[in-house]
Amino acid sequence: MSEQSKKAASELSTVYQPQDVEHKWYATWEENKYFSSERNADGKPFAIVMPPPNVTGQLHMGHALDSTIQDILTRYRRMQGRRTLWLPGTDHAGIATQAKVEEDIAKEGLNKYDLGREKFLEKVWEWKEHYHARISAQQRKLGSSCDWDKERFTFDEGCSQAVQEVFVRLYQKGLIYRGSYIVNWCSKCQTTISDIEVEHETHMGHLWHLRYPFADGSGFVTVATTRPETLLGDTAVAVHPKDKRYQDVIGKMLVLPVMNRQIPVIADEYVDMSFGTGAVKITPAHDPNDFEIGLRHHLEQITVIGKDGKMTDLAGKYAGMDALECREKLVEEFKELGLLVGIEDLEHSVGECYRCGTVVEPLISPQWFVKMKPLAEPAMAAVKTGDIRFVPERFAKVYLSWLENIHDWCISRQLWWGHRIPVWYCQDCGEVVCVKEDPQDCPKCHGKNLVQDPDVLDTWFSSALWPFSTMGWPEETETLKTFYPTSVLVTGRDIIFFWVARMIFAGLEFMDERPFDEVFIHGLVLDAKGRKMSKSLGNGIDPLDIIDQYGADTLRFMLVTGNTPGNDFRFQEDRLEAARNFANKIWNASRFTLMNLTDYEPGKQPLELTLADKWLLARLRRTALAVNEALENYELGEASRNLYDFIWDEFCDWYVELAKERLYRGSSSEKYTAQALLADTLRQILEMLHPFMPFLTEEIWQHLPHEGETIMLAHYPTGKEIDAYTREEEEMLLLMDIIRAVRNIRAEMNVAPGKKADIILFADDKTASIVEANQTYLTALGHASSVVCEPKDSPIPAQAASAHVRGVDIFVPLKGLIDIDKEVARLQKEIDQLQNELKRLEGKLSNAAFLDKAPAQVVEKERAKQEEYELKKQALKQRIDFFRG
RNA sequence: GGGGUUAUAGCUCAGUCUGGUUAGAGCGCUACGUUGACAUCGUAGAGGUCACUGGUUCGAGCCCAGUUAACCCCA
Repeated sequence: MSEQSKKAASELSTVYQPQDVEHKWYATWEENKYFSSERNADGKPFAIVMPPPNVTGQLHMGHALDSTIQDILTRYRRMQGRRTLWLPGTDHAGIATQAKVEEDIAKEGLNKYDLGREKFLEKVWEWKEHYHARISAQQRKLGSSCDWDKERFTFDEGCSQAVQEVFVRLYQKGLIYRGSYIVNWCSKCQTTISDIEVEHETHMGHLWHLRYPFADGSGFVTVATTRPETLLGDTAVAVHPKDKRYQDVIGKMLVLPVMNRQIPVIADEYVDMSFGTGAVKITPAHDPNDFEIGLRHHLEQITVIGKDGKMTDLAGKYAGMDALECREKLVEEFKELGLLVGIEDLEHSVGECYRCGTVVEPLISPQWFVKMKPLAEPAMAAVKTGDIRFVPERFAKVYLSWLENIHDWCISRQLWWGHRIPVWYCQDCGEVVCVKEDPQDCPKCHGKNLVQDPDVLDTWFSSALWPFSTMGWPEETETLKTFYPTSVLVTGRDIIFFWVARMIFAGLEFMDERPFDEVFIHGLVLDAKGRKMSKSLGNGIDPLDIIDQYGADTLRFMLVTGNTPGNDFRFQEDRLEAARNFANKIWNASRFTLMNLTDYEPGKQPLELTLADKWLLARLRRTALAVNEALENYELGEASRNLYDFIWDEFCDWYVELAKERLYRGSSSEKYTAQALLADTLRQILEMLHPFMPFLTEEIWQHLPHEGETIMLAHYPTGKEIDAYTREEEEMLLLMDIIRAVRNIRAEMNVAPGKKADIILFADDKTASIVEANQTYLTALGHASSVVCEPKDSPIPAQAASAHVRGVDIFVPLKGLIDIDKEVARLQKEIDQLQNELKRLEGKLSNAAFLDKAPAQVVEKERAKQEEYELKKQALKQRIDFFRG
């Protein structure tokens, strides 16, 4: 061990201070390009593209979880020798970022029109630069080992090229078209949004029952509506074709009140006979379902509500009025006309903009769409055939059911911040020109009078290309050849439709290959009360605050421990504390180890392994096997739990204590062996834990004997190279049980911790020899002055408390300290517990069917148990008799 | 209306895929304790009809069906 390390060990603080080490190590890793995908150049490629966080603002806890998971997987694979690429990036987030900047300039009393398109976009770029810098700093704080040299932005030059290419190709294939259809309009964002950007919230509202008179004066039809203001645009009333109530009125004409327009009664299967009156007013221009019905029945589309949320000129005398105000006035008018039948309270679902919460208005307008059916088919097949695997599997169902009911995707947005639609309209001949490069003149009439479509594309259009646009597509780059398809996509369950599905069909369409082998879906981070973290609730927690307070390792460990794949989890302070305490525990076990390694040189002497050493190795082996298996299956919580238990319970609580005797009072060889085991086991612990807690593990690893320049590139322990030591593991467990029994007796009998007592064991020869060879463990951990083994039938010691473990009778003579009543009660309690268990076993073993059908192994196990408990019961009973007799 | 998730100790959660251990952890609680790494600690302990009902099985916290409750997604 170096002088420097010796000094370090004694100078280490008794409390781990993450702030001291985290910054230092990240800088070192980055400077040395350990994150680079050029590392392990001969290894099998492993790639993850990072779901690009929006440059809207800073990272939240969900990003911290997402990045932590990806970093764990990446570091694990890198340590396995794989050539890893974790490709970072950010998303321009069209609608969201534009809204933020608009909000920002509004503080100066400006709007985007004051600035103009160009100036406004400059502002957005400034915003982007600011938050991008913040986001990448946050990723570094978190420890993300992504290849920064390959970082991308959805709106950078290369990604934009890919977007143009894809648009033109889809257009030429007829999969992108422009048409006037009903779309979702957000009057606050002043743009259309796609169907999945609409969130349906349940609200209390009213159902107005209104009368529409027949044109021939023969009475009325009563319709029910939640939005009376739209009736100004009604062009029909529909009933179900099988509805007996309305058979004779189908085809008759009604007079639309107020507007005095004649509209027909039509029959359509869509109508729900049981809802309202069974007669539905049809407004093709303001309801998606009515729009469809309108198409089927060739109804006129009359737009009565405009993009500004006000009534249009077609709304007659209500023109110019706010829609909600119009509703009130209109209902009032119906009342006066005697056409209002009644008002009912109704809980109904209202579409809201997912960005700003404004109620969405369905409007007809000319927009660009992607034809989804032909793209959805292969995307479904890829998952059905197992070409792409969802983890956990249940999310495949969610994905498939969405694609089965897919509608065409409205991709045009009336925004400024985004990829401009590569379409020009010839003002001379009306030709529509769709090309990648800005056209010089019209290919048809050669006129120079071309105007580009003012709209931009939905952000998700560019996100859909992320797995290959970031790797240089449409060029056939080395990166693309090496790393596409990527290995796994890690993302939250909330964007399966928005993003995962779209990447899959885009990858299949343009790369002719799936974008990733597996999709690992994780849940959402909720607050301590189980609510989604959100700005409006103000319950969000900034990962940076947590990192400043607890350290990144602690945050990371907390985020993956005690969590099951795909499930949401609650962010709780006490879990953070538990993770911090764990980091501190490792730190102190390491301090202990380092303090005792001052004269240790690896490989200097042969080792003489004791029972405890072999037990430790057996446990290390099992832990490594379990951790590897869990990581292969994306069970990160399971992996971290295994490490936690091994490190705390077995390495710290048992092995460190077992080693002390040899370290302080052992022979040179004994001491050396204990040192070697401590050093080597701790090193492997750190290596296994490194993907979870990268900073702490690097810091300590550097002080321990090791090979290589960084733990990041050390070989991930597999456990396979360690002997199983099954027999020694069992034998050690026996000693541990005896120690626990002795401790229990001492605690129950209130023996002062400083006071030593003898231990007398009645055991068979084999057990006696194990005990005798390992006496020091019992004296040290059982606070004993001596340990004596005697044959099974020896006379029972007087004035002793006793226990029975695995066929061994344990006596702790406590002259004058024994409270007989207390001891009897203690023994009786244990007998009662055994009695219950024996009853269960007897029932089982007297069941002929069990003996007949259960595997022999299971039966044998139950028999052995019965025998052991029976013996134990007898021993305890004997003790009670002894005291009573 | 369709689909999904969850229901296990006072609290927060593992374990259920692949049925067989006296059902585990952290926090909290009780008692004792500063034994030459750690009080962000140690030792010992208390605490659970595994939501309910039925079924399958030699055997169910785990598999199947249904019920109830909470949450989520889709329409």
